[in-house]
Amino acid sequence: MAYWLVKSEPEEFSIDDLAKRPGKRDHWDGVRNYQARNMLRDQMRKGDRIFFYHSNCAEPGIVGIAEVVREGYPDHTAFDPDDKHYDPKSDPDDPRWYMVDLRFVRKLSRPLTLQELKTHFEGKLKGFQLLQRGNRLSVMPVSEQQWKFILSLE
DNA sequence: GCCAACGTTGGC
DNA sequence: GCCAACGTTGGC
Repeated sequence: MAYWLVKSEPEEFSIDDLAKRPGKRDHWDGVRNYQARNMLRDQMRKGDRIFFYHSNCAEPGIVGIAEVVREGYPDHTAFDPDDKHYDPKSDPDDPRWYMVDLRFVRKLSRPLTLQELKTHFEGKLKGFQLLQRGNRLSVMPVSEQQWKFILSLE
């Protein structure tokens, strides 16, 4: 089983929104970055665990845990001209963008803020992608050691 | 709202 | 294939 971190702006789609969906699951659409796309399409496996991160908000940080319930398949929002994430260059016969389905597992007992995580950048979280300068990827791998350490902070 | 960082686009 | 211009991300 692998571990991941995904970012979402809580104004757009928060951990609570996921928890409120039927079956507590939804598709993770709208990723329009090739590196992230490759991970969604090729690497994420059913059962993988995911840190749910709130970005671009008052208190950015990890707020909960989700799991992959469906592996990569074409992101249909790219085909819909009325959708915010429409991409005319994505051909239904050769889709450019992919998504997975996630299911809510639980919220953390308290948010682990970016600020707090940063205090471990020189220690246990050395090299953690989320903390690296200029990092903008909305999907990234988390090592087992990083996963366990972060959960131990909770 | 500002702005640094970075990915993408497109002219050449 | 280079690189300037532009758009987006996301912390602050």
